[in-house]
Amino acid sequence: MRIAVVSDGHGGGRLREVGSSDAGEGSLWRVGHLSGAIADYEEHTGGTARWVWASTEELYSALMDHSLRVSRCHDVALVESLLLAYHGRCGEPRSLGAAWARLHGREVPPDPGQRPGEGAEPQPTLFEPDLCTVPPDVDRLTALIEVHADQQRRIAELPHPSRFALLCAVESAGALAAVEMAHAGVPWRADVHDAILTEQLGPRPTGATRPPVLADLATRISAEFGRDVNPDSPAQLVKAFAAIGHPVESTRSWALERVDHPVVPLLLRYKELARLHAANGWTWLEQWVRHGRFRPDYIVGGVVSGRWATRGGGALQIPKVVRRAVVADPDWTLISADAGQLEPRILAAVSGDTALATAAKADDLYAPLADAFGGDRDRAKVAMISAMYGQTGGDAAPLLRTMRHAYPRAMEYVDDAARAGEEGRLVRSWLGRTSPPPSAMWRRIVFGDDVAAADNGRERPDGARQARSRGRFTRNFVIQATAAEWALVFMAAVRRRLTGLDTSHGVPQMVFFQHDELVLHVPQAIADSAVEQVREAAEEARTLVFGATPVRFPLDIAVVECYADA
DNA sequence: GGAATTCGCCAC
DNA sequence: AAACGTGGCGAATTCC
Repeated sequence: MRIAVVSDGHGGGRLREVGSSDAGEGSLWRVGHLSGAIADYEEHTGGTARWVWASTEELYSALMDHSLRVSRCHDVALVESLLLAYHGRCGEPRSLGAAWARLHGREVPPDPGQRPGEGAEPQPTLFEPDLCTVPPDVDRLTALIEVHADQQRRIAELPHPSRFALLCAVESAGALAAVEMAHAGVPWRADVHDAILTEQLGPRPTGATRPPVLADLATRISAEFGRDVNPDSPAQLVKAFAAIGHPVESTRSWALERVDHPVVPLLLRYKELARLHAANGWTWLEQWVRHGRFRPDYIVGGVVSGRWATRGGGALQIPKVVRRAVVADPDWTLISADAGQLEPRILAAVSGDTALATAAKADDLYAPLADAFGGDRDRAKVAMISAMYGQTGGDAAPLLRTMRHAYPRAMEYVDDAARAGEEGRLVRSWLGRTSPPPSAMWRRIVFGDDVAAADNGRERPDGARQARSRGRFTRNFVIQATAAEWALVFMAAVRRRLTGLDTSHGVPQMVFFQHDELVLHVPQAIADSAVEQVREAAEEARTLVFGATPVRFPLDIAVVECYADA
């Protein structure tokens, strides 16, 4: 059962059943309290309804404030984005209004928040922006139902409609989870975080001065150089190193490590601490942690590969040192579930390479792989990563030859993807997420004649180099994007299974999602059953995505009080 | 003086 | 040991 829903912006809204087997549409309901109506219906149907709406981020966030939870949805904007990308139109406007305009041959409005383009008037600030961009003379519910029907039709026409439908379902489920996780927040002990900062940097300075430890290091660094140097400035550092007779090509840590001079350890320490202070220092703490929770703002499908991005807060780059501040509430526990060696396992599954699939039955995939590399597990790992990322330099070449010999079909799979990229073609994940096409500039550089290529840019762009670079991108895309969708299916399965758990000690929640890792915050009393559900969810994801593959996707699961111990 | 770019490090 | 994919983000620097 699918029900299209639009909000009236004042807590109420309109709903209509769509696509029921009776043919034709159900009756229209007009409700004063949308969240109440949806909650009633969820309960009445046992969570089998799928809510069709313009944008989960917009509508579900508002509904979450009334502590509503829905099981399933169809996010028109996210699905539109997937469909556009499938047909090589990645990045075109995807809002309900844009999809409706395309359907009716009208002028397509840009997505809200997107740059309106040069010369356009800045957005008036007197009114709330119309996030769905349906023209005022068009009924939004009607537009929603039309676009949804059109999307269903477009999905049905694809070569693998059920795979793509699964992708749409889990992308939408991800959107629900992202809103719920932002609502729940990661349990965060500001006092512990502050203690870490004080321990590392010294007492918090007042005003904009450097913390004591950084200030001291900066002074000693300048003393070593024999002149005033701002260690935050790469340009000043390069000059300073040249002046003391140790020229460096850059000030990256690995380049400095090769310089034998007493200033180097000071500088490396400074860089490490300065990073902590700038990225996850007291300013971050004040800005992002409230009432014991860190609430990241996820962007579902924000990365071309289908991984999530975040808006501010750097939730996907929380450094190891500050994870000590992530602590479960009293009588609660954190469950971290990490899909180990996910990408090589994905390669084994999608390529159908029987030798690699056999290796992927092991808990440590690289252990059986090592046999092909004279028992050297490290070399096997480098070889696999080189195959998936397209590394050719260093000592990758002989390793890749061995890979081609031992796992020909797997190598063929990534090599095909790389060739497609080099030729400017699109590549797709297992469920149908599609790479963006190469830019017009890329086409000019790679396919255009030399005069045109030499035309733009002071340095002559090298067509072959650009082509190889895109080949590396598409080579990796087919793996990373499929890994991302396995993780989404897994997350959607966990999310659904959590609702079946005992809530008498409190409601278990997903609180963090990072590419191939999921963190739950659950009452200690139900930790064991939660772990069991997580394991079954991974098994469910494997079957849903790949059917009867022999490849295993083992989880590293840690039940911990503190995230740093995971 | 604000916007865009560069550099460098963090995560996976 | 270092050039191999996806990103976010902050400070310095450069552009306009």
